[in-house]
Amino acid sequence: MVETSQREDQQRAARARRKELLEAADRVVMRDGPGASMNAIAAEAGITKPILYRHFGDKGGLYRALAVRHTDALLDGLRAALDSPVPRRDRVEATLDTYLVAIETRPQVYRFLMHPADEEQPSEQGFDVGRHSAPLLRRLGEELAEVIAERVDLGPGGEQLARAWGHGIVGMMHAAGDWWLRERPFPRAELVRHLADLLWGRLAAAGDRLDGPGF
Amino acid sequence: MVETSQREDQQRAARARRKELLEAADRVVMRDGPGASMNAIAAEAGITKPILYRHFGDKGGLYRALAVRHTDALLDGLRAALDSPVPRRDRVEATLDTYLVAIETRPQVYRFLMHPADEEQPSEQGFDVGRHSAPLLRRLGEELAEVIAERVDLGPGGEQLARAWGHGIVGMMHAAGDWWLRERPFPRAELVRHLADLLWGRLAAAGDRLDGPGF
DNA sequence: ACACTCATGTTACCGCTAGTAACAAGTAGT
DNA sequence: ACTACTTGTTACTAGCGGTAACATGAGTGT
Repeated sequence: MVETSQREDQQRAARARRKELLEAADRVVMRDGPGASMNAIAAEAGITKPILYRHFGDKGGLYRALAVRHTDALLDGLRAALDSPVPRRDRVEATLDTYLVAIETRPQVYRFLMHPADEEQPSEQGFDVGRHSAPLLRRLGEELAEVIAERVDLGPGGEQLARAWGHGIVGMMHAAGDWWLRERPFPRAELVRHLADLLWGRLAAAGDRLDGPGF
Repeated sequence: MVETSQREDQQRAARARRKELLEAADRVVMRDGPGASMNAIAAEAGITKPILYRHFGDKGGLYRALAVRHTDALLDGLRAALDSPVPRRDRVEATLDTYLVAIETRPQVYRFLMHPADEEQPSEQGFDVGRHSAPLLRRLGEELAEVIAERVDLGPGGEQLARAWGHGIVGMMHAAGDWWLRERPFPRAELVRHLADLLWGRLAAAGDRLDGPGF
């Protein structure tokens, strides 16, 4: 008979319970979307709300715990792609593909991680106002795609390519700007130059480090 | 005495009223953040809730109308930068700069447009769980920045440059993936190739169209 | 055997939100 | 005067996140 302290047993049990609760929450969120209520999650787990709050503090805590799980899983895959022993260009493609496969095969997880505030079911309520108010980033992407398509010669199939680039470039600007705005690590002009450099192909032009396996 | 139909007067008045309401809503949202309540907005406008609902349908409608205003303003500036008669590289930089100036000088507008669901005031409530669960995109950006910094020789100041690139590339992948996932205009492999091409400097390598002013 | 501790679970509530129904009042047209 | 319409109100609903107070049951010290 093994002597296990009561404390250890309890902590183990608590961790197991927490895992069960997270799995129930996951089921509900994947079924009902990110707007799922704490009541619904508690019901799915077969318990009531205060228990959820004891385990996770508040809704944000539960959602963070959920997000960490999925994010860790995705990051593992990406790290593997980033470390695969192939030429640099192939590695870039492998990483992009890993990400895209992930969002393609589990779009609900993707929606939860990326757009945790969206709610669906407009339930046939057509509003006249703001119908054309697609979120800013989409509009920007489409506008830029148009400009690119009309001014740059991209060869056959160039329109779709321009759209991919338009959205991609806007996303780059957005994400880099968001990071820069929070941390302000250097003046604005420097970020402008860095991003323009990136678009201008410095990634391809940069040399490998001598000590690394090469990016 | 000019004969104006009552209908026209009323519509004009309704439009003016709507504009006033939008301005009041704007003040509240810029002051209290995107989580501002309809009650607060109505109070700021000196009226009560049902009037807001008659004008905008629901909260989403009001917020869409607000977003359209700001988005249009930003888009005008960007279009001007995109059309300025300077070399292509300078135009890219001007456009990036215009966007960054906008988010730098009016971060509250930016927050409203980009993160309309965030709420602040954590009010000193420290949660143990998930403290390290920075949203997925930030984690990805930081991870990629690390990989780039450690494997690519970027010269002096390379670490900050790597971070800008890391976040930028992740944002590109995210935005392009988001668009592609909604529209599925071509197979995944094609998007992978397009994005890798973009990172590989095809934007700089592409020739100008013969009929346009050059991108 | 008994009290103590402590985690697990409940019911019943609070304050707040988005959204709505019902009603009052002013104003123009007939 | 009667109708039609807009503007405004008060008073309500249902549901949300979150919490206080209480019940219960298992292991531990005396």
